[in-house]
Amino acid sequence: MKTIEGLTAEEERAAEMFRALGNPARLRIVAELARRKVCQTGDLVDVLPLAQSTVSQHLKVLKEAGIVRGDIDGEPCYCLEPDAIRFVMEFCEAVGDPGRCDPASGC
Amino acid sequence: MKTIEGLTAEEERAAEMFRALGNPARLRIVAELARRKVCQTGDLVDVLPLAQSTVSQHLKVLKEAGIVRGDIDGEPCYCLEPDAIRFVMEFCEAVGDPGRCDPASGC
DNA sequence: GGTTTGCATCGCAAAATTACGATACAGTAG
DNA sequence: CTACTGTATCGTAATTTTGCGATGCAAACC
Repeated sequence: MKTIEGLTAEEERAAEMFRALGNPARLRIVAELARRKVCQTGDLVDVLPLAQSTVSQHLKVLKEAGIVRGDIDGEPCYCLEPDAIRFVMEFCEAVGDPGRCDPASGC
Repeated sequence: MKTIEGLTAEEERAAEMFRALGNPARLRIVAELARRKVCQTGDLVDVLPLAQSTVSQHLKVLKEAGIVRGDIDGEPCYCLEPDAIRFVMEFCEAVGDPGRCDPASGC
């Protein structure tokens, strides 16, 4: 993928998070974590029709994107990163209300 | 990509939109459309370091994901689909407040 | 000690994405 | 009619993602 210059740091972070969420298996993991608050890899493997290694990799992607937090208190258990969803929502809000604070539009 | 059964329709739609937004070039397009409200393909080609055919393809992806609306009044011009961002935000809200109405958590 | 359990990582094959130039195609200008 | 302009689409190469089995690795258990 070609690098796009001129992206703000927020846009870059948002793109990474969107990409992580843009996979059905990973979105399912996030939904499951939202319901259960906390769970181990094995719980997710039970729910998903995927091999254990694949689920583990998806968790890694989610962790790297800052969407999921792993290894709480040394235990290999996962939960949602609370800031993550908030960041996405705030980003969407900023985009969804374009020009709300744009001087050119009279703010 | 393996199909994940058991995804709700909303989750499936959200995943498609997230995937579309999870590309720096496309996110840049969305940001640009948010600023300009409306623009033609050529305007976006000028802004992005990509070939015209590539930009056109990205626009197609965004259109298919329901994020962008094209060809207004027969004119080849694009604008954001207003419902799209709202849908993403509502989805995030539902996930981000997990168990807010979960009996187990005392609601 | 050895064994089992739960998870991460490695290595690889298949599939999908990304980007590009070439080309098609409609509308406008000459 | 011809030429040009702006986009979309096609075909293709390079890259990335996805998914799996095999393997590594640490902790718990015998």
